Amino acid sequence: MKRAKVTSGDVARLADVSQSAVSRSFSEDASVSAVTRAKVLKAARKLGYRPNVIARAMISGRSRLIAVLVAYLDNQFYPIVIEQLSRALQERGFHVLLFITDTGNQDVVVQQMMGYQVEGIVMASASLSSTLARECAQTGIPVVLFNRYAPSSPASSVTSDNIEGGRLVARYLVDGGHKRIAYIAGSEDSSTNRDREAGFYRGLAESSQIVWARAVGNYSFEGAADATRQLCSSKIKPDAIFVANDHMAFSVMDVLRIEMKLHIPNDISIIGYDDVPEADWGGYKLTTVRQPSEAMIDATISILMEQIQQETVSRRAAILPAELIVRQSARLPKNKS
Amino acid sequence: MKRAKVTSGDVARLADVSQSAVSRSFSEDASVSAVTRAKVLKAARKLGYRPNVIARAMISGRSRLIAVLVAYLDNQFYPIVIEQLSRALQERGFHVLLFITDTGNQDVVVQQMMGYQVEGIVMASASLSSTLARECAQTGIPVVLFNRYAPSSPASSVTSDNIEGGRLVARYLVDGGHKRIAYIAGSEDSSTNRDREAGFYRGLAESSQIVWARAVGNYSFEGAADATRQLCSSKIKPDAIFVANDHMAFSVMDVLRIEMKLHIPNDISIIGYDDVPEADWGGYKLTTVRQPSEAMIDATISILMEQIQQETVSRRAAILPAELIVRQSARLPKNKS
DNA sequence: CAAATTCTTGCATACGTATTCAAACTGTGC
DNA sequence: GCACAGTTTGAATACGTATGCAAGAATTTG
Repeated sequence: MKRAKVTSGDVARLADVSQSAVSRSFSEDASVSAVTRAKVLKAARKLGYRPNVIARAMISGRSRLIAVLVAYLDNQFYPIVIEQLSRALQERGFHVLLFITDTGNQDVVVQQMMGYQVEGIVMASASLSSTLARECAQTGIPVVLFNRYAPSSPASSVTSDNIEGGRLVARYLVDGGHKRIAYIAGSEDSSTNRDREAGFYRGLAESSQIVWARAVGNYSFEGAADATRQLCSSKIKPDAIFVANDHMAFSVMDVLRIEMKLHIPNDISIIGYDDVPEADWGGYKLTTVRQPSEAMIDATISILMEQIQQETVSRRAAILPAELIVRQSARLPKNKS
Repeated sequence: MKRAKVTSGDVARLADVSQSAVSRSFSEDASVSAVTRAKVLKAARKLGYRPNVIARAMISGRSRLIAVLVAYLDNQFYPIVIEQLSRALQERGFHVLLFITDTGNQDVVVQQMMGYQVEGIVMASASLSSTLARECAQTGIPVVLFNRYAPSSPASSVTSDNIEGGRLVARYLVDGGHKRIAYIAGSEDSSTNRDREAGFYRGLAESSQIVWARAVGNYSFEGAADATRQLCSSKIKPDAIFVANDHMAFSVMDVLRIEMKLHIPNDISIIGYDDVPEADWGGYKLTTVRQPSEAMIDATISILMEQIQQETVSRRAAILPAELIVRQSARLPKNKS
């Protein structure tokens, strides 16, 4: 089977108009009479013509492409974000060009993105390389850091209020009467971890407590398991653990229940962060902090659209409210009202 | 900040060569002397030049874009596939253009894909519309149905051996001494469900059993919960359920354990299909059939690359072996060896 | 009804690259 | 020094569309 491309010229010939007329007929706000447009659209339908986005991108400089950069998809927070983001962009005539990358070859990936003339970049689970920061500043492509931020870079960011989220957790655990409260960190160089941890500590301090123990799970399933074993290696164990995200919290709960034979929440309380779908599953019923993913997507879209529209990049930071979702993995606060 | 595009012409001027020379320097197998290429690359680096993929796509007809069409990402099988697929394509210089769609507006999406001049299409969790089938046959773009197939269409397909997988489950449950074996179907019009169910029934028949009850979960979390309630509404309940995929199986287990107060696998055995990461989580330890996702990705890639290379589409169907992964959600077979 | 104004339309060009073609250059063997 | 093959190079062109421009058509205004 051979590729039979049909171009605007072909349509023009059939409709007996100029190629310009065809082009204009497919542009929303162009100067074409109703009858001409009708003729063109009819001919186009007959030939199965669709404007070539590539050619359009060439001349107009608008590729309608948004690069989404992601490191892993095994934390369920990100697939859901990608789905919602892609849906929202599609509605606006944009599309998602997906890049998976470890932090290592990020520079190469950046080059590739630029090659595709993307009109915007969303970095959803990778930290911002200095190269990218520079490049994006140079070229004027808007960049949104999703669920992370980098104060020194010109990139915009969208996050939940991680500080307040961490604080909510601290208060809840204190109110629950816990005395040996531990923390399992994500990646220590991530802004999410920094803020959640800072807010958590601040919340503890407000009740004159300090963190009883701390370990690092690096946002990975295995890392969290190791961190848990480390925290619970001695005889006297924590009576509550705040885990920096849900993905790790599941692993923590598994280790506690299976290896340590502990009962949750009677022996130990667990609180996570994100509120991914699995948190509501019967096997976990994880008390957690909900990130408002819809609001975060909306903010991302509006930042992108605005900056693409007015062809200028400026740094904006959206911080959206987080909310504690109470389920069954943490002891309820003592009646205190 | 303004967009400062640097073109091959700019590089040519700086390197004091022709634009052609620049183009050739960035093409692997082109006629350029080593010294010229060196000059060009040096100038390019200095200016931060990268070939414009859009322009290249224009002239050469190769967009290096593969459309991936997906309906939902909440079944974790798909995010993982997308990650692996994207990685593999990136290594080969291709990139994933992501399309999220319900079956409704699929035709629109197809038009959009064509507009981007994609070189291949992977349909990963949506059924093939007749429009797409026709279009793809017309234009000669290779289409791979991932984890599904449509015998009448010209599209290639990659699946696991769903029939054999279903049979493995039947045999395992029979060997486990189960007497009231039920089935919870996915979407009844999906090829995966058809095959898994057919294989399952065949397996049962081989041991002179038939399915004891059946309900439909439509591959959704809530659908599976309802199906479970339906199957277990009367006093006499099934003693085993084969659920058409893992995603539903988790929901089934939740309902059985929480609402029905049943113990798995003592009271009832559950077997799923896919072997998503959550199947190995402590809260479920789901016995399931593993789909060889790496092998399926490999097959997809090789079908695409081959057909793109030789610029011809032909229908190929890869069926890869499935394997039963024994965990703890189903009673072990009685010692029979 | 003529003049002024707004709408439509086609021509020509531009976008940034790959590629064909012929010319220029290189080196080889006689 | 010459004919030859092989290699390297630049000029020109093509890809499919959008758009500035000017001319023509249609409409409004006085």
